Parts: sequence; structure tokens; C-alpha cells
Amino acid sequence: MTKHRKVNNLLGLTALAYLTRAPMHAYELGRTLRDNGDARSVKFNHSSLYMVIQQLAKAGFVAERETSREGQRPEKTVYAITEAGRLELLDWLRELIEEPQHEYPHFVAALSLIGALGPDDVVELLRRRLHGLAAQRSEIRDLINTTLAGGVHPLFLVEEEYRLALLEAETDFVERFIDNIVDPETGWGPLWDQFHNTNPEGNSS
Amino acid sequence: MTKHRKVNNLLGLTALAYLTRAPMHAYELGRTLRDNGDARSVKFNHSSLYMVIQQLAKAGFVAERETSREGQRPEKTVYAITEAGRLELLDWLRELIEEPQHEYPHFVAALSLIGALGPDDVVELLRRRLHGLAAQRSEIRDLINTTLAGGVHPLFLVEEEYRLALLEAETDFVERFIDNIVDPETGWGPLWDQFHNTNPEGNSS
DNA sequence: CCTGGTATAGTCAACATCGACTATACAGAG
DNA sequence: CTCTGTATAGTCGATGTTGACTATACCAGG
Repeated sequence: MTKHRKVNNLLGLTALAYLTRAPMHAYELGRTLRDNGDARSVKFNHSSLYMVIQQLAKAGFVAERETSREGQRPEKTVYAITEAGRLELLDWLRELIEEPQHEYPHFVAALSLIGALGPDDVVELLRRRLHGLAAQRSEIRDLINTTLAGGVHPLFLVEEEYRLALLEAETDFVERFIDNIVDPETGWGPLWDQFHNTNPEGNSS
Repeated sequence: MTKHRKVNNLLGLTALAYLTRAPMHAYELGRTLRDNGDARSVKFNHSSLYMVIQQLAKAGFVAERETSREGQRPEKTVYAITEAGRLELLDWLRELIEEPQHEYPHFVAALSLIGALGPDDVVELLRRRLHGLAAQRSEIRDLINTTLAGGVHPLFLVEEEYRLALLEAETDFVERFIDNIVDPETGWGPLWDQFHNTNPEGNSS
């Protein structure tokens, strides 16, 4: 049933997690997040961070600790997590792990409208996608290998392993899909072509 | 390189696709979308639709065709796709299929912060997730079976097949993850526990 | 005949997001 | 010693998204 959270932005979750380690100001949080590579897992936008922290403060999950300035630089406001914030973090994390969410990946949307393109066109595009997928996979594999080589426990790489698993599944899917289209015996090509030509807009119904 | 599109909302893409079949007004579009089951593939919100159509109109991808009213009901404005809109639709679809996008699923965010919870807790939550995943999978399988039984070509179900493939991959991943935690020989449990107790906030660095 | 639920059709204001901008400090190139 | 690029720290405004609201029509149950 996915609760209505006062702050409903995963950047907020990440902020709470970091603030349990130590009070920080917004910019520092952003930097840590980037350096830690968590920007790969959570959509991170510099200005969103300031907004999210305001929201967290308004909701009582973090509290302003002190504001200071060094020289002529802009003032910085340090925030600390509150007890309510700790509870929210744990509750939210538990929910995210416990309940699979219905999400809307771009590729799903594209697939649902794929009839608007012709089969030859699609096969070519899917082949290019396979290259992209291979690139992403090897990028992740490199990341994992070099990180593990640095002595980090695999627990801290689960999110990358997960991503990798999904990319592999997608690759398999795309390969099967291509086969389904081009198979000279049972391929969907001819039928699709026919449909596409009499009905060049596509999408079912 | 993902172009900056004037309308950057997949609901807009879907709207364009539907409008290639026939001019429609906003509400009708929404209904068709729901009845067609495309609301499962694209995040659909009643009021977003009106906004998106305005955007499409402003960008010149659709044009107001006529406005009419029946009885005392609100006026309805019928929109038709333009030539620019047709081109945009094809170009956009091609891009979505050709280039895998980096996305940010909720579960990835949760995994990246999972150290904030203890291993026993996590195992329990993951087991519950497995149930949820199984439910989602069988829901999709039912949908596919009944639709195919209705004589619909599998091409119009690729998006559900894709979703199913991802859910299966996720299931495998979660099962492996649980094993990695609980394995009495090599399991991460003890180490994780230790880490979690000396450092109850979690997250690497 | 009245009432509740739902389909029709759309608007609106609150809130969220994101790119662009401001402004200082500082290190290195030339 | 000036110039340029980058790190620091944050604000602002345009745009997007969402839930809640308005208002009519229509059908079924009691």
C-alpha cells in the first residue's frame, strides 16, 4: 500500500542515510554522494538536494545544527538527523525492500508502441541496443572488479550486481525478440509488415 | 546523447501514437489508453494528460481540430497530429529503442543503502519481496494468457514479456542475495552483523 | 423519486524538479 | 601577475507533476 511519505524523493532517503553518519551541510552531502558513487543509484541534481533538505527539515527528519561562514564564501548550514529521521529512514528502507514497486522504464513504453515502426527498422534498432547494453554491462563489470580489487566487501556492490543482472536479462530478451521477428519459419516479420503497411500507425486494439 | 525534446514525457509519446489513428479529445485519449492497458506501461495521470497535450500543441506536434459541446457538458477540444508530430513520434520511438537509458529503480536506491539495516532484518524483507514478485509474475502471466487466448498477436504483448523477464531476473537475484547472506559457510551474515553493530548507520565509503 | 456510484470533461493551486545563474576562493598556466 | 578553469555554496525562475476540486449526465437500487 506504499505510504504517503512527507518527503517522497529517494534523494531524501539517501540524505538521511548519510546524515546518520555525521551532520553535514548540503554541498558536502552532494559531494560525498558523488564521490561514493551513489549518484549512480539515485537521481542526483545539485539544486534538488537543497530542496530535499528543506523538505526533510520541514518534516522534522533533520534539524539545523549551526550555520557558519568561512571568509567571504556563502554561508553554510549544517544539518543533523533527528530521531524521527532515523525512524523514517529505517521504515522507508524496509518498505522499499519488502514491496516491489510498479515502475515505468522507458523501454517498456517504447515496446508498447513499437507497432508504429516497421519490423526491419526495429530489428536494426534492437541490434544497436544490444551494443549499448554490452557497453553498459562491461562498464559495470569493470567497476565491480576494480572496487573488489580495492578490498571492498561485495555487500557494498549489490546494487551494481542487481543492475548487471537486469541488463543481462534485457539482453537475453532483446535477442529472443529479434529472433522472433526474423525467424524465416515462424518470424513475425511478414505479418508485422502487413499490419504496418495497412495501418502505418501501429499500436494494438 | 539523448536529445532535448520539447515535450519530455512518455505520456506525450503515447498521445502522439494514439493520435496517428484518429483525432481525439483529451478525455477520450485517456480512456482509450486505460482500456488498452497502456496505463501499465506509461505513467498515466488524468491531469498530466491535459498538460501534455498543451505542450504537444505548443510544440506544434498536434493541432486543435475543433471544439464542440454536447448539452451542458464541458466543452471538448479535439486534437489531430501534425506532420511534425508524426516525425517526432518516429524519431522519439527510435531513440528509445536504440539507446538503453540509465534509470533509477527504487530497489537500486534501497540496495545501495542496505547496510543501514541488519542482515536478519534484510533476509526477512527479501523473503517477503519474493512473494510480491511471484504475485506480480503470475498476474502478468495470466494477463498474457487470457489476451493470447483472445486471438491477439504476441507482438502486442512484448512489453509484458519484457516486464516478466525482468521480474524473473530480479527473483533470481534476490534468491542469490539471500543465499549469500545466510550461507553457513561463506555467508555475509556475521561480517555484516559486526559492521552493522559497530556502525549502525551503514552505507559504505 | 431520491440517492449513490460512476463515467464524462476539464481546471486549479500546491508542490517538485531542473537547468541556469551568482559569487567567492584557489591552483596552475603562461 | 593576470587569466582561466574548477571547486565551493547556494538561489531563482520556468516547467512539470499531482491530488483535489467542479460540474454534468446517467443508471441502478431501494
